[in-house]
Amino acid sequence: MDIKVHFPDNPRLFLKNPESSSLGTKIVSEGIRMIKKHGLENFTFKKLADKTGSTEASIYRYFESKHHLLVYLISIYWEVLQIKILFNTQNISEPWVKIDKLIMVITNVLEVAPNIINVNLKDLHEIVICESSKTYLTKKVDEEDKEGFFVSYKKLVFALSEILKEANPHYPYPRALAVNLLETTYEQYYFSNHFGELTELGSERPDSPTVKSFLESLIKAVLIYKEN
Amino acid sequence: MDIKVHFPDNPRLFLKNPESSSLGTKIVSEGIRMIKKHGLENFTFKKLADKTGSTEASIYRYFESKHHLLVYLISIYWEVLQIKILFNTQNISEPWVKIDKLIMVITNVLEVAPNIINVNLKDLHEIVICESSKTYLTKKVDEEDKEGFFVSYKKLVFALSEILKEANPHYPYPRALAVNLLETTYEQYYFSNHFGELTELGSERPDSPTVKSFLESLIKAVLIYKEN
DNA sequence: TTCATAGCGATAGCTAAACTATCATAGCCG
DNA sequence: CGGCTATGATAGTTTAGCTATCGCTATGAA
Repeated sequence: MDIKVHFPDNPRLFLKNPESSSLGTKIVSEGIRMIKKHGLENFTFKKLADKTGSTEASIYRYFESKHHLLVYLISIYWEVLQIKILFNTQNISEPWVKIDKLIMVITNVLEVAPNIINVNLKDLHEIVICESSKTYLTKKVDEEDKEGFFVSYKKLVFALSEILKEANPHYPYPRALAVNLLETTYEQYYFSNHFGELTELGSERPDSPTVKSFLESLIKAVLIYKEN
Repeated sequence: MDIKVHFPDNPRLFLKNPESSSLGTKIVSEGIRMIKKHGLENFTFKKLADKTGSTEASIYRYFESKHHLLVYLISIYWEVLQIKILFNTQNISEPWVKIDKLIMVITNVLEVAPNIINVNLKDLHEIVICESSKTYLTKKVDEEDKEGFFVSYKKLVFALSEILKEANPHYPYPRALAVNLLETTYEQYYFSNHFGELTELGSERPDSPTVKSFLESLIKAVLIYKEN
């Protein structure tokens, strides 16, 4: 099944809606390519303008700054993830099966249905691993939060925590756990790519345990566990 | 008990050892104050020079860039944390008591012995919460890793994972869990400060559960849990 | 057909960050 | 006294980040 992602339409995230024109779409798709390739720090609107055959001034008509663009792109990812989770957990009544599906989706976004046709999800996934926390690790978080910069992320966390709650309505920290689940996933991928000695998980040897197995055991343990 | 932290002495982290002169010490202490106050992005060597009554050129004699300074400062924190953990867990034979102590230290660095007299640990702690992941979320990670930029962090993770292993030698992911324990701590503090809706933990209401209780239940559940 | 407008390229220019380089000087050490 | 170390003073470069103005072109409504 192929679908298009619903791009975030919070008008605070952009000056002109990138979906409204061909340059806008190019900014988004080339932006994803370039941030993935060069990293956020080495990425500039000047370079993006050159790649899109456009000018700095034109890019600035869409996004106030590269930080705004980053938040926009990362939000797309959270929207995708939410769609995929919903799609794969709907109509499942058994909470533990739901959780398995949930973890399956989080650790296999690229393979899992529905297929997203209007975004390069592979590159976007890499960006999320390396840059997503930079969206909120800023002096302006609170201000930007009020403008709704993080609604996509929040919706996702709420959805996750609801699923966790179904498995154990008495677990006292479902939201904290949901955040932990999400963040740990990307952290572990990053560590397995760059600090192999600091995690058992990952890509080094083909027989090594996976992030998925780590998350499954973590979530199950935590939700089943009863204090004394 | 009062002690001095052993500053990281990896000569790749600095051009001239900041412990070797009065300006060096000022750079470190004022650097901590200013990064905490303004955030890494708004912090510049120019401002630091003004505050220390010095010049940009003089600062550059100690640190190649503000990124190098950040890595240096964060490393100090990891050294402190390791000292405090060692201090509070030594001579304890019961693994679960050790883990309680461990979590107690991580969530109470500021109150726990020994007292560190040569560093403003409170400010440094805030910096770790907001900026520590930026030390490694860079395109140059692998290169910097080879230069030993992250040895303090790695030593700490290894020490943590050893303690976790004592409680359950068969748990398959002690290092992944150690990383998770550390990172989740700062994440949850950050979220409780800025995204109150996304965590049950924290400072809002006085009766709300603490990061400490969350971590305790998490670690215990995970280490006690047996699959099927 | 015409005319308004949206979209965008072209150009220019400004401020500040991030460095680098050179020289002079003050103070301490032998 | 002579030399070395630490640092201040000064100056200059490059690039990121951002703003402003102008004019062309395609599109679509009147």
